[in-house]
Amino acid sequence: MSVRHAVLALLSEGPKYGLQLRQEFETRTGEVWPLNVGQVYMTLQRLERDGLVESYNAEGDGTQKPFRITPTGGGELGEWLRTPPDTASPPRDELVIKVLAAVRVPGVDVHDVIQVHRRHRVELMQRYTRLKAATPEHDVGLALIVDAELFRIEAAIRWLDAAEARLQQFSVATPVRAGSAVSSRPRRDREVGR
Amino acid sequence: MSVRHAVLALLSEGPKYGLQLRQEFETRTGEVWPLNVGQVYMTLQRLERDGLVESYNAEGDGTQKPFRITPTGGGELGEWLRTPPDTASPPRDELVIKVLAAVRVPGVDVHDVIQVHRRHRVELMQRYTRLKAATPEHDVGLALIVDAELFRIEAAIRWLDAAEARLQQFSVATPVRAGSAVSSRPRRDREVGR
DNA sequence: ACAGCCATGTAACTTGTTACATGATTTT
DNA sequence: AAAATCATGTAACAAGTTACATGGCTGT
Repeated sequence: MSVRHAVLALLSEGPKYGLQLRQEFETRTGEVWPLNVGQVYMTLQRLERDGLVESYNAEGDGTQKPFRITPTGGGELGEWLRTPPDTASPPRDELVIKVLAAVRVPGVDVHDVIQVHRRHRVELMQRYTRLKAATPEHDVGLALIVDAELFRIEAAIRWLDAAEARLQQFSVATPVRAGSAVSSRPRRDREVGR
Repeated sequence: MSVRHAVLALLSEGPKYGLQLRQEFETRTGEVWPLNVGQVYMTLQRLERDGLVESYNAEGDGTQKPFRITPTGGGELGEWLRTPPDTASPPRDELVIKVLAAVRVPGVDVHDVIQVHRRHRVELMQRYTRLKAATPEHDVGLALIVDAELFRIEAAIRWLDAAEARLQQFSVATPVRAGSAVSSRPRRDREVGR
């Protein structure tokens, strides 16, 4: 629901039309997050269907079809801004799944997999560090995005290291695990309590 | 594509049927990542359609319909494990988009928005810290997932702090920004170079 | 006239998600 | 016999993504 609300946010500053929305989005996100034009039109359709946005009769604007945000849309936007992500079930992290899978898939060395990903992240981090150095002072938007990427990548690297340590420690304790031993483990009723 | 490949990984250990796959997935991810059964069946259909998996005639298994991985599927899996995420365009981070949006949406205080999310993440972190303490030594899978969540949440908090600092610093330099000033900013041709 | 851009839009597809329907087997 | 559980499956939808089609306007 990111694009949907990003479009809504852009429209809260004033009426805009499709291509303009895409341009502004990409200008602000420094082309790190490209956005297909088609998706903007899809999003606008859905927003209009849901009454969060409306198109009005263009006066003089030849081919452009401007949209404006509705009061309902403004409400939605304000709520969305302060709504933290659904705490019940965090998104499945692909990197984590890969490592967990690598532990069990026969013929695959977890250590290898971890190191491959680690190397990649380190490279990525260097790229973004360079990009950060090249970001002009006044471009707060790009700076924030680059910061976010850097923090995320760093967290991934640290997790990979922690995972390796944990797995090494574990493999020492239990050198060889039987193939399907886990399926008999009783199903815990564990949850993230509040 | 997480579920798809997770199912493939589970099948690489040996043939399994639908419900079993769901059970094993949830057992291993400690119920932090619940998985709807229906999705398993959808995923199996799609995997079979793509030739990565096949169902074979059950001998004696009454209602169960086991699937096994094909050589093609094994290849796919091995590749996937070592494939880092698409470096060209990282996923749009919802939290980042919210903060960026909050900067410009009229009538919304960025500081407020940042603090709301910060508080939420701190709470979340406490929950997971508690969960971590309660995780038994031998459950490496759950431990890894909890670690990953903790690192991710910590990164988010640190980013929020960095964002606040950056925005404060910026707002001192340029107290009030004109509404649609940005749209006239020239489009940069910046990219994350290799 | 025609090439190229501006601008809008549609079609087809993927993954993910939920709610519901349907039998078969086991338990009470 | 009724209830619960096991097991499979379908329908409907949301969101995102890409490729393509269409039309108007501008400059050469």
